[in-house]
Amino acid sequence: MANVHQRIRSDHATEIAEDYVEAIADIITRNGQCRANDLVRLFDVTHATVNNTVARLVRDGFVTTEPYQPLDLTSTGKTLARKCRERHEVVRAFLLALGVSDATAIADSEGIEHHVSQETLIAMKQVLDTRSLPDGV
Amino acid sequence: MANVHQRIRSDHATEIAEDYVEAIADIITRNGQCRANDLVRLFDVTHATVNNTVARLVRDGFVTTEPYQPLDLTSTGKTLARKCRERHEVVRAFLLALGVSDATAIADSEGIEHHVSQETLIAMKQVLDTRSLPDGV
DNA sequence: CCTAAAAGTTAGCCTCGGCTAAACCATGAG
DNA sequence: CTCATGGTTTAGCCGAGGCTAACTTTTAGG
Repeated sequence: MANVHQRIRSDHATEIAEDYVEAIADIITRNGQCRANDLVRLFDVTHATVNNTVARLVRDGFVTTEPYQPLDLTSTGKTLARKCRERHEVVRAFLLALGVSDATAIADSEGIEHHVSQETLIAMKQVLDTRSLPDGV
Repeated sequence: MANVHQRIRSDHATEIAEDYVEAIADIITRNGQCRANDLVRLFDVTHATVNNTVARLVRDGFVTTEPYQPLDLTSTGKTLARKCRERHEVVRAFLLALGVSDATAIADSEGIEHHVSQETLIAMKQVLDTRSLPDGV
């Protein structure tokens, strides 16, 4: 009864790590490299905040940095990014299939993705694979 | 592009407020009253933590307390509790309809509920109303 | 080649949501 | 009536994730 709540609370730090790692991977894909400033713009926080967070990511083995150089993901970081990106995609596609607007699908998936278990993810994928919900509903 | 992320971050405090308010309402319904100790047991945190959090809830106008007395919800608190409970229920029922296990539906809905917009909630309700997903899938 | 602007870093502060430890109140049993 | 016990409160600590302000490094223009 209690552990459910514990999990939710401790997950918060992980969520931000996931958001950053996912973003870094995306930006590298798009631009060839990712600089701290790109994250500043994306998340709309200050340089100092990005620095703090990136320092934690380095500490936790997801990212490598060198002074005044672009950020890089470790292989652990890349794996996490891939997992997050896929999960994020599934959730967004699922919400769209549910029939909500693009904007809502984007906004909600951003928050929901971190709380979707493997089992739920598979269930969502199944729905996406076997039928389009929107006209079926 | 940026505001999406802003929202996610500032929501964290709200999530905990919502969890507490929802829990307090549930406990009052079940036991006739809610004491700090009930929350200690439910969330598996210390008295001190419950005290801190409840102090914020009082500050924010959701709860009233008197020394050594049970907690009470303000009308704002009751309204919020009702909204949260309903949303939580819809999400859990929806996940069950998706075909995941009871345990997963309980665990995931706990995390997901805070990130479901009104639009998505309505879409979920529509699915629940118009058909049972499980055998339809 | 030098300097202004942009990018990055550092120091110091805040709140939130946790914790431990210690004190305080209330009550039921002896 | 006293006192053990359990509920409650208070004080003081921590890490995460924000901030501002001041500084340094890099880079691009003239």
